[in-house]
Amino acid sequence: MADLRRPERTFTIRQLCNEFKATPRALRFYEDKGLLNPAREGLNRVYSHKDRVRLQLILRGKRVGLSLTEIRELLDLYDENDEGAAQMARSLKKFRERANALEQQREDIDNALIELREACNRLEKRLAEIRPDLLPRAADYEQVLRARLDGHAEAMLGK
Amino acid sequence: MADLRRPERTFTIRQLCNEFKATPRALRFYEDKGLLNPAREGLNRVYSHKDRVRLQLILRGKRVGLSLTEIRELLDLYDENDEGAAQMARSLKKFRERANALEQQREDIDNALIELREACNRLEKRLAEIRPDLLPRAADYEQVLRARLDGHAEAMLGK
DNA sequence: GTCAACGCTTACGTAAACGTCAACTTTGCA
DNA sequence: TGCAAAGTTGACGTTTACGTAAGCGTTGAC
Repeated sequence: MADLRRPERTFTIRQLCNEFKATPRALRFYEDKGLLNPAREGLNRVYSHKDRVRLQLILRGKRVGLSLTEIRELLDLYDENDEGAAQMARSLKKFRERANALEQQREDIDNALIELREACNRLEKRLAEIRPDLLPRAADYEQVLRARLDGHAEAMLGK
Repeated sequence: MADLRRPERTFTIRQLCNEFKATPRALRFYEDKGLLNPAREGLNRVYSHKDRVRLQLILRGKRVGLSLTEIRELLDLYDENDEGAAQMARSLKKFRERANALEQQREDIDNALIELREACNRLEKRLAEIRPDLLPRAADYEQVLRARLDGHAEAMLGK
């Protein structure tokens, strides 16, 4: 039995899907878009170790909000040149741009949150005057809290 | 000449567009989707004072990231009942939900930013070792900064 | 008289990232 | 051998919020 980590090891589409929680359709889609290029064994796709790495990069790119097109451009850079330096510089640039965009998004979200909280306050105030019984209270929030079983429930409660 | 603020005052589609920086297409679209219902004078749309308020609410909803469908539901609530209390409660609930969603999004963004910064650091480190001349430096950022002529350039620079 | 500005309706186009069939082939195994 | 599981290739559907004509009517200015 070969070492699972030996570079010669290959993967089926579903193995990668299970490992990275993707769907076959997605992998084929990435291939369609030129982000992946697995070998074939007859018709079947055979993913190499390098393909697996590429997939990881794709998913990482997605997590930080790059479009598939952008990801493809980055991947292409790594391929074209024989081990990158200029490419790394370009990746770095791209990443910094994305970071800036994300910071902008955060600002937008913060503004929206401010507006929302103002609206909430106004509504709460008027409801308290007119129909205090209708005010959604802590009990209503337990659902929300239970829905996210992770650790920041306390943080949400304000300490 | 009538007082511009008199409630009887009406607006043409372009007046509202100019005031709120929307396009006629957008207002017609909102109408199509049941968010607006301006009167007609022949074929032409005539927006009342109330329509203007509705439009304001629509745009506010959009700013905080509600979908047109959600906005419509909220607007409908205000219409159905004879001046709301239950509706206010429901709006409040919706707003709070949206606030929670936005906070979640902020977290996602923060995570992406962490991942991005790690990647940037790795790249910078390796580039510094291998080809320090390719390291994008402050000069490259002036473009970015110039691209946003507003006031937080200093904030971006770190104080 | 005629051109520009504004308005109207109808309807197709767009972008992103797949989901969801349909219809087939291949492979393993009991 | 006979069926189910997993693979394949198209190709159309989905969602959101409009953009972008195309083709036509109305009104005011020159």
